[in-house]
Amino acid sequence: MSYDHKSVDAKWQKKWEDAGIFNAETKSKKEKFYVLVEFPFPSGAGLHVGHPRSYTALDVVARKKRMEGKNVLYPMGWDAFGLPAENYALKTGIHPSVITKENIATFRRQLKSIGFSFDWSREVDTTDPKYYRWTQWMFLQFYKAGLAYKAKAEINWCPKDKIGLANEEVVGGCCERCGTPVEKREKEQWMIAITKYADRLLEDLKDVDYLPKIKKQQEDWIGKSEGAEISFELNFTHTPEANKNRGPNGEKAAIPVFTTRPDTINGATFLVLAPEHPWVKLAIDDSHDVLENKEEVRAYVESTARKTDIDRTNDDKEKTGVELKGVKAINPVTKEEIPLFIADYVLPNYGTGAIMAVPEHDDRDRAFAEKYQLPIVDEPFIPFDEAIEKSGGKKKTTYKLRDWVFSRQRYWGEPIPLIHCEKDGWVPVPDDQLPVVLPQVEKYEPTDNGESPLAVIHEFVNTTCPTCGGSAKRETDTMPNWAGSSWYFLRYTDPHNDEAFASKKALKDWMPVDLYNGGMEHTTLHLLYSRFWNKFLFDQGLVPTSEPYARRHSHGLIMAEDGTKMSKSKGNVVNPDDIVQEFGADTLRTYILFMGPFEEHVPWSTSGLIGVRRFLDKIVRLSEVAGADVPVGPSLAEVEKALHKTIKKVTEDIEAFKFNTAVSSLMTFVNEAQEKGGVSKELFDLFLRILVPFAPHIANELWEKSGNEGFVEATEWPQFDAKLIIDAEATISVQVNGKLRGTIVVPSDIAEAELIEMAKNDEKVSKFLTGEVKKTIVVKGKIVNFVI
RNA sequence: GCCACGGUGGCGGAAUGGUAUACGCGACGGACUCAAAAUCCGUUUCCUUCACGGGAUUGAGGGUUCGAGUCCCUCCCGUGGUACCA
Repeated sequence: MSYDHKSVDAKWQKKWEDAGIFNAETKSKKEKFYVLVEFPFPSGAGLHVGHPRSYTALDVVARKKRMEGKNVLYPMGWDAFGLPAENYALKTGIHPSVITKENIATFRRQLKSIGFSFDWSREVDTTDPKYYRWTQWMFLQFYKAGLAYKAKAEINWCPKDKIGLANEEVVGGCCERCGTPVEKREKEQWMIAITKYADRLLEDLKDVDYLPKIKKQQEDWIGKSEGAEISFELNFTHTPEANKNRGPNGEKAAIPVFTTRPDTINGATFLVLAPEHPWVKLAIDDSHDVLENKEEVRAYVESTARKTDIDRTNDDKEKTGVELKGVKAINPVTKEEIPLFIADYVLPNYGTGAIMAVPEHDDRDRAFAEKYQLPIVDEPFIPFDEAIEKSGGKKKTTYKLRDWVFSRQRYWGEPIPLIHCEKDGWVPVPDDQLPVVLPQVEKYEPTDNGESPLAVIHEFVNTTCPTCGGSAKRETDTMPNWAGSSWYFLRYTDPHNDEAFASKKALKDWMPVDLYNGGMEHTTLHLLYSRFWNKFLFDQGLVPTSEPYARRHSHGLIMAEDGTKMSKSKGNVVNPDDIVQEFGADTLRTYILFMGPFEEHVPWSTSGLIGVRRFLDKIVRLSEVAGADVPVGPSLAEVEKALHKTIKKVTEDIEAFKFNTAVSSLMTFVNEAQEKGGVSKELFDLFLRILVPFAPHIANELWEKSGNEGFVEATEWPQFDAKLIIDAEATISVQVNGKLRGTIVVPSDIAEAELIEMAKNDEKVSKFLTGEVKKTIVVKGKIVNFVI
């Protein structure tokens, strides 16, 4: 290795820090540019080699934008609430805040060792009471606007451990800790009405520059569909007297269904209800004994409660269901009596939780009909609107998107700042009493009745009502970890503000985020939640833009060398520390960008990494011959031309997120410069200015060695000279019937007729021109194709 | 099942509908060296041929086009997401 990366890395990292050159300017005439990467959860395992992929790529963008004269904000922080810290506390008894602080220190040290140009003066930490004070305050704005409400929601319940479980803690339908099959249980939870924003979250995707696949996934998740709600009247055949007086006005019992295909109603030969449908519960409990097979129905409902969603949603598994005997439904158009079923392939929380089954036109309905020998009829469609009218239905739009369950019965999260008073109901904690700080607890497990660990801290729970002053109890649920990450990009604009989550001016100066990068796995949760959160604050007049992110990109995973996911259990995790130690930060950075297309999963390769280190060493050797002893002549002119082509390519590739080909074009230039016998100091310095975003340490070191003052970062991003990159000659491939038969080198400005003549006369080509030339296609600068 | 993305040399990959395999890795040969490492020079998709050359080739099969890795259709395989969304 031709340079000592350890001393070079440390030297420039210290110089950058001392000079503070990466700190965003608060007062600046420059145009702003806000670059954001998803902030990490500081896990105990330390930085994973996958983390720097996103950070390096956006570091390149941030560094280039600064050199282009922009006032760049590129911040970093910690999304530090969450289960892993809590589970660690459960195991060791060490308070989550202690371990979180240690983990953050490790992450910070590791990130600094890679030389990212973060503005470290703006670090945020979601678990800092000064931060979550505002998370709580924002929750109260949702509450005051009527968007936060309490409702029953299903949770995973381990009957042995007597605790609620996160989805992640349910493995194969069983409790991760004890292996007991998990049940579903209803619990009152705080919900936030994100569905009220469904239409806007969908519509406003038009105004943002997200990768198409990201938009598509959000659209599918929101899942708007337009159809109709149609009621099917019931006829109780087992207990005909039950047909009377079912409703307050004596109306008959009916089941509303949602369908996107009302036009197929003639073919609806049965109804299917979700086992959780409220009517099913009523029928089981009904005093009239409307069901003939009550016990069978009850047993099926109970078996559904034990099924995981994966089981229910797997189409490869055979469909199951139970007929509701003693009840028939009337098809409102055909007037025919049709049977009713409950089946777990119908879900309770979409549409009305009941469907009209049209086996002729729906594969799932067909499979069910075939199994239970139900009629499959091919009736003619009726026009959409006519079908709705004839059936007495109404048009209805539904969404897949559901309201956001915002409660967790967990310790390591922001306490929900509400107080319950017998007299006044739910009362918000007054602003001047925020934050509601997490109290110290002895044990971190949820209580065995499913309440949060905070529920047993009497000093915390018992308080006074802010309205009436009487005794009252605090809410003990905490927020999900999506809460703090829903607005962190706002805090970065003004992270030390004690008067507001950020000043109006800072928000106006910096928002929206110009470029945001993160993983595809966050597309439907974090990305959608934070868009919603920002839109709500916008409606409250608290933030200046309706959309938080102008442009969104995503990165692929870095896999292990064998192409599988890196995981601690497999022992194939690459630690960035080891790479920085052995090969240097610049090698790690440049290799991560070079290894493959940014958006795709790529396996790690140590030999590929070594190849990149060789490239950097080659630059160092080139620097040793750069200067006076390089003869100014034709070869130097060619090197200059190659450099300007490289400037163009690197500039364009960074904008297009094609970092891998940007690096390869830098390599091509270095190879060519070496082949041509070296470069002048002037050209080498120019080269360092396009190298610096990728390999900032060595670029600065060589810049200094070359006799320059200051940082490379202080120079402007180079412009290529358009005149210099024009080629005098072009290599034209000559085809006969689309098959390559020869190549000719011609002057770039050759006339077409002359070109065709030359192509025809090329000896390799002419022997294939055996017939009459029917057509000649010329693509300027590239192809001549003779069709014979 | 559904949705999204992907499938190109020995490997990672490149390629606005226009010379497929850039760049890197690996391998082979050579120079330097007592030797090795490092470095430098060269070869390296496959088949065929002493060679010149010829033929084939981007998961499979069709199609559109003067021309397809790229666009369209039907499949196969892999990865990720998933709430059977009616």
